[in-house]
Formats: sequence, structure tokens, C-alpha cells
Amino acid sequence: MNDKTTNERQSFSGRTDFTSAIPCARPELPLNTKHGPPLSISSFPQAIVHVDADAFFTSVEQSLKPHLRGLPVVTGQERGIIACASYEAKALGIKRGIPLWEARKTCPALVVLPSDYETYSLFSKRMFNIMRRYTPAVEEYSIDEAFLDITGMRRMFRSSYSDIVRKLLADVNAELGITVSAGLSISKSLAKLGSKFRKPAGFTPLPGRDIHLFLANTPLEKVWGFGPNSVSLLEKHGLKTALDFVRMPEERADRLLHKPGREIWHELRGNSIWKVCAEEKTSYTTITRSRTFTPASTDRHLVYAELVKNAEQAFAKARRYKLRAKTISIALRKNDFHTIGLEAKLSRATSAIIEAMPSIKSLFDRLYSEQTPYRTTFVTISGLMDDTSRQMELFDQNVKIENIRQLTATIDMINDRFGKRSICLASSLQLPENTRAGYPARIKEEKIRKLRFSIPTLNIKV
DNA sequence: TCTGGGGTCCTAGGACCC
DNA sequence: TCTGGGGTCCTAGGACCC
Repeated sequence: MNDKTTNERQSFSGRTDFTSAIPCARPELPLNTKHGPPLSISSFPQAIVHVDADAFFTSVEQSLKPHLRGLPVVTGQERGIIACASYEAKALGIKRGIPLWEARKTCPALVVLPSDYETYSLFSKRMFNIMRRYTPAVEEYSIDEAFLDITGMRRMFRSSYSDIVRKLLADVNAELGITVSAGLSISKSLAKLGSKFRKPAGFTPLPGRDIHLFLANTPLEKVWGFGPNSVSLLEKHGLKTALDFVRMPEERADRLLHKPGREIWHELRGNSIWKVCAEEKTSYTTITRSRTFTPASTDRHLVYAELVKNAEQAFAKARRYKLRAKTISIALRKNDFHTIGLEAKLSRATSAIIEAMPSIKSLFDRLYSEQTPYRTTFVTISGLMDDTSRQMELFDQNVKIENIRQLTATIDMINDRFGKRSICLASSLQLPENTRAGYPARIKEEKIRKLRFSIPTLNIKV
């Protein structure tokens, strides 16, 4: 028996350090009777890393503005709600999602900044580029998270997987002045659990033979893919930890939670189901733009203008990705958060908002009711398809369509050069009467349908 | 958790066809 | 007219993610 490794095995429940490398040769360990034998892993083990930046937005701000380091900083000024809190702010009990006035009450010295997404995106890109120096298999999962597949990289770097990750974290820290945390294991789910285990600037390797010990201390809600509904269902069946979940037969996991549950079951056992996907996102199935305005408004023109603004942005994004939309839906959210919507199919898929304007106007007129305060407007375009092929339909007014295409392209160019909304639709400017756009793509009357928005499920634990 | 903004995937069930 | 079985496609709604 080996004392060192025994200590390491206890490290998940005790808070001691756990930084052993995945591929190190260690003597066979005695079975831990409490948590049972290790899980058997059938697939070829891969080395997957999950990197998660610590309090990303505020870290970027503190990196760029050294006088903010060590201070409680939050972003989200423009919304009045905290989007990100620095670790100094978190230490004072200030969390994401709470209103600013409340946070200021707790901490009068709080530094409140507006969110600067362009800068954050730039840092994000730099961070991913640092990762690509280690492996081309980098999946940009979100602005501040990535998965890396470093399987087979040990020889090239002449070091263990753990040391590769440590070096990567050090590079990010040195070059960007921000800290990130990482997990290293044999599946995405496990790597993700690892990166969350110790933050900030933490690194948790999770070797296959110790998975069961880690899962024994992982509550269900920490598992990637288990939301409130799945957790409450599993708890009703007497489960408490991720280990309870993976110890049940696969068929039972499948019966309770279907395909997603079955996949999580495999992932947590170290059978990698979800591959690291390094391909850049090139398309969308839906594009949504929404905006909340405070206070809520009963002003028809304002609400309509906000809606049109969303539509303009949604179509602009569609054009950026060379897509056109067949379906458009709009929704309005009332002050009580009740949300109503309508959806319609266009007679022809389009990427030009002026073609869709009659439909938007018509949907809005049906949906809007006077004297009702609305707080949010939504526009979603879907049924998106490739817009690069110029297929003219036989009976369409081809000249008109081509004119619209050229007009739209010109407007895009001007807005690119002189800034967003240099040219925009008059109806998005809250003018009293909207100009009628007499363009051909109209909704088919019979195609309009009501949208239902479900109220978030309440999970009451008995 | 006092509620911003942007997405994805899965499943069940119905329509439709042979 | 009655009848069987099976496949595909689409839609609505649920659940989850950052």
C-alpha cells in the first residue's frame, strides 16, 4: 500500500490537493469499500481538457485597468443587473443576476462597469489562439470556455498531460493577465466537473480509476446536462449523487431520461460520447433578437419600433451568415412575464427585412393590445436556408427581388463602414405612422399560428 | 432564482403516402 | 368498401446550456 496515493484518493472529500497526472503509473490501490470498485471503462481513453475562465468579464476589465485589481468589480451597468462579479465582489456576497441597487447596498464601494462585449470577444479569441498552440482540436464552447483534445500530445511536448495543461494555464495568465481553471479527464463531462471543482486558477485532473471517488462527492445538480427537472426526477427515485446515477443500470437511466440521460451516464463513467468539435460554427437553425426596455411601455409606436429593431438585427445576422428565412415569429412579454407570440410562414424565404415588413406589421397588429404594458419584444427567424444560390421562382417579381437584394447589400455596406444603424428602417424610429412597404413576400393568412410560452417549472422538494 | 439574451437538441404524435 | 402495416416528414413542446 502506498501512503501518498491513499492520501490522494481521499482528496475529493477532504480538501487536500489533487493534482496527480492521468497517465502516471501507480501501484494498484485497495478498493474503497465505501464507494465500491472503480468503474470499468470500455472506450480508448482520451485526454480531454475543459478550460473555464474565472469571472471572465471582470477579469478582462481588471487586466486592462490595473487600478481595478483587488477591488470588488462588477459588469452589467447598462442593464442594472450584475452580469459578472469579480472574486473580490463574490467574497462580499455579490453574485450574478442580482440588481445593482441591492449590490450597492451591500457594498457601497462596488465598482460598476458597463459590459464591453467587443473587448471580451477579443480576449476570448486570444485565449483560444493560445490553446491552439497546444492542439488544433479546440472547441470554442462559449465566450469563456473551451474543450481541448490533447490525446497523443505527450510525446510532442515531452511531458505528462497534466504538465501540458499547467503550461497552457500559465501561458494564458502571463499573456492575457487573467486566470482560468481547468479539468483534465477522459470525457467532456468529467473534464467539465474537474474545471468547476477548484476555482479560481484551479486545475483538477481526474484519472479514470478515481472517477467513482469524485462522483461520490458530486451532487446531481453539478452534472452538466442535469437541469432542475432531471434532478428532481432522479431524487424522487432516491438518487443523491452522480455516483448513484452511474451505478444504476444503463437501461434504467435510459428509461428515466432517454437519450440525453443515457449519454450522460456513459460520459460520467468515462466512456466518451461527445467528441471535441473544432469546427467553426457556420450556420444557425434559428436567429433570435430580443430587447427588454425599462420601464415597460404602453406606447404602441415604441413597442413596434423595438420589435422592428430586433427584426432588422436578426435579418442582418442572417445575411452575415448567408442565410434566408422562411418563417418569422414575434413575441411580446407583458409586465407579469406572461409572453404571447405569433408565427407565420413567408410566401418566399428572404434575407431582406423590407420583404418581411408587411408580415411583421400584420403579426404585430394581431398581437398587440392597447393599454397593455410590454417590457420585452422578441423576433425569431427560422426555417433558415442557404442564400448563396440565386434561385428565381417562376412567378416572382424577379426585377423587384434583385433590386431589394442590391439595396440591402448597399445598406449593409454603409452600416459596416459608418456604424450600426447609420441607415435603418423608419419604423424602428418610433415615428407616428409607419410607411407601408409594398413588397411581395407576404404571409399566408392561414399559416399564422399562436405560440405558446411555457412558464418555468417549479420544483418543490417534499 | 425576482427573472437578460442567445442558442441547441430531443421526443411524441399527427399527417401523409404506399 | 374494408382493411393492415410501415415509413417519412413536420411540428409543438420540453429541457437544457452559457
